[in-house]
Amino acid sequence: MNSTTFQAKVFKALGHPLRLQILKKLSNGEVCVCRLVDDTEFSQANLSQHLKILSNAGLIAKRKEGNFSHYRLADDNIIKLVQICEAITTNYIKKLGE
Amino acid sequence: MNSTTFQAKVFKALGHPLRLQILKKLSNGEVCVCRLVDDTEFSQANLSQHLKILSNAGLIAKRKEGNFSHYRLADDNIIKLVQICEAITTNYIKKLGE
DNA sequence: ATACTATATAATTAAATAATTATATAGTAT
DNA sequence: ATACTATATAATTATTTAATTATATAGTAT
Repeated sequence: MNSTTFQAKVFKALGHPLRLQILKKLSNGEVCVCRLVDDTEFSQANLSQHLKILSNAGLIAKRKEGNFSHYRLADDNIIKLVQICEAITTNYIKKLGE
Repeated sequence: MNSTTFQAKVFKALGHPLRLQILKKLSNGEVCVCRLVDDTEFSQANLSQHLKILSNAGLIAKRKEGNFSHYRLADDNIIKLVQICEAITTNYIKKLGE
């Protein structure tokens, strides 16, 4: 897999509303899966699969403690990525209005 | 469409090797579709469809001149996005090696 | 041990995306 | 006008992704 393909995989992992929502929730630090299950409208199984996708893309890391799993962002740059995307979409909406 | 969904759409548009390749080619300024057709291994029709996807996500803008179409990045932040993604993937690969 | 809890995985089905092929459009050249 | 060129669109088929449902795993509690 060349580097562009790998980067595309990262973006693809980011390209789903639930996964982006998860990353935003992790932006202030580690979160337990149990909280994600409560806070999102998605089923436990579905959530778990999305966590796997984020994990495979190298975006999150897991820490297991007894029965509970805690995920955190794997890299500080991920927040920047989301912030820049926010800027782009804000700009785009602004331009549409002009 | 809420803002997270819109952002996910942007990331989804970035999440394909050909589309990412196109954006990188546009990073130094406007490029003619005719050059993209020559420079990539993808068919003209396929390329055109991917340009449409990037355009719908607000990532590129078109300028038509006679028979030719020229595309450019719609926002300077897009390059930053790609650069940060590069940093993330580099980090990830480095961590795997440790 | 059994029962329970949290999370992960597997199997299935539904929906979305991608590539190919064919065709349309809109401009240029003769 | 016809022929040609560049790009876009539409239709089809193949492939991938997503959600649901059911089940497995691995830990905790009794």
